[in-house]
Amino acid sequence: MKERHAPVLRAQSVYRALRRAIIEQALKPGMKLPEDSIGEQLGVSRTLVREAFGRLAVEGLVELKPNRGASVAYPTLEEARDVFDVRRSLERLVAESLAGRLTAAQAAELEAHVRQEEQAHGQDGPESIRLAGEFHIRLAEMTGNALLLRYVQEVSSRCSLILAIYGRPHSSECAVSEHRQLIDALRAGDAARAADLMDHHLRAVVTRALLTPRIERDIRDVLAPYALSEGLTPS
Amino acid sequence: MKERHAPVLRAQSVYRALRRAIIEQALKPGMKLPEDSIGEQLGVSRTLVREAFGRLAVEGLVELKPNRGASVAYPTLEEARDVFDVRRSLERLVAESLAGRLTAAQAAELEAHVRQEEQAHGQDGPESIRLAGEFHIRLAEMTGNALLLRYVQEVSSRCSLILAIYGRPHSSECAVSEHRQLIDALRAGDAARAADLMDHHLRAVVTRALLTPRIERDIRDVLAPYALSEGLTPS
DNA sequence: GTTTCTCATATCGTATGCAATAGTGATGAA
DNA sequence: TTCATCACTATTGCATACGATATGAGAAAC
Repeated sequence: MKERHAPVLRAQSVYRALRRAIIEQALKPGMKLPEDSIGEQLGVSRTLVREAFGRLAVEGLVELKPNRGASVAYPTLEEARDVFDVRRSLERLVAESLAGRLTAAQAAELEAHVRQEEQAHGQDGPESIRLAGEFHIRLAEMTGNALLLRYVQEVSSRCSLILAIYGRPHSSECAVSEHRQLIDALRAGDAARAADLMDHHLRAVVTRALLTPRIERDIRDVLAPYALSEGLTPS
Repeated sequence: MKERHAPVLRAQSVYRALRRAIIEQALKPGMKLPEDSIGEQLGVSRTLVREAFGRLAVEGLVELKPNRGASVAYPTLEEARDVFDVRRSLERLVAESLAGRLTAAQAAELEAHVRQEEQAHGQDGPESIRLAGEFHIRLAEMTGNALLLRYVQEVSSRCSLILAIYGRPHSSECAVSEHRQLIDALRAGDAARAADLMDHHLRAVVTRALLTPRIERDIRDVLAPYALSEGLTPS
């Protein structure tokens, strides 16, 4: 029997590369994404880059304007609120699904994760942010619900973008203690309490982190208030 | 000022055409989707068909196997359960968001919609099914939450697929009376009751409609149990 | 007669090419 | 000087082309 290496389609690789680059803010919100320079950079043709753009657009990480190309999405504050609303709803479901159903191994893994978070808590590096996000992803994985996982991953990605734009510079978004409490509720099998903890936790993330715009996306948006104050009327 | 026809990108058109064809079951679950013949049929090149496939795959309407092409998704019963779980969670959010916030015009529109459903209730045509699905979409639209709308549309599409496979032939999936009750709760501003009504309504849809597989997708799946019962081991 | 090998065909994965569209700067008229 | 017009360029939208992979048929071997 021959070893069956999954072909690892390069289109997939391009997609993942861009996704990571956006989430890690190597590509900043609003940044233009020309097909050929990106293809050149990644060593593939525009075809594959376009394919990746399509998927990323569906997921709300890039914006795709006809004949004007792609750019890293720049969610408005309103969209941000929408995303967080949906996220709370989805993660409530995660909590309810998991309450009383965690295996010992799963509980142990989560606790190990939280300990990691505690360790990384001092340094406010990207490590801390990544870990906090991963905790939620791991929870979603444990539900065994593939669709729920996909949606949680999607809203998490978008939250990364949102926090990049509107978040406080150095707020570690997830309080480790809240994660710990959540695990306790899940072990205890208290679905209602787990769901509420998750809900409050995510609300807390918003109030802790969400603030004011910090990156300029488009000259127009930046200048609009100045124009107004001078009585100029942008077309 | 020149008349500015939106370019109506043809990729978009291909996507929508395929999507509708799948949802309306012109393309049945499990059916193979060769790029060439479909492109030919729609009058576009494979490039655009592939682009559409990518999006549809993300949304779970088609399955994409490397080097083996695309086929209309054939969700398992387990996936079906997952989809409905997520759907209930999302539509609870819809109900909560809308409770006490419906404008008079919106309420009137919903009621008009329900009246249409009542009229179509007699004939068990696709009209009745379409209307029932549309009710939920309209509700999601009214929340003003674009992400929530997208997700509800997505789970609705997948539910169409699922019901095509596992649904009873002539169960009108949504009881009109349940829609009416829901509207009442929304008008009354009773968020908790609205959410619970929605939840029960969707649970009822599942129990009313969900049944046993009716379409065979792959010889393998059909034969697997026979093989097992004979002690054969499919590779 | 069955099994395996080989080759032909169909289809996919990706790159490239061409036409079309917006942005940009230059030129000219008021 | 200011505004409108017009090429020019950059970049996209889409089609086509070519190599790669899988599937099926027929031949060869057992």
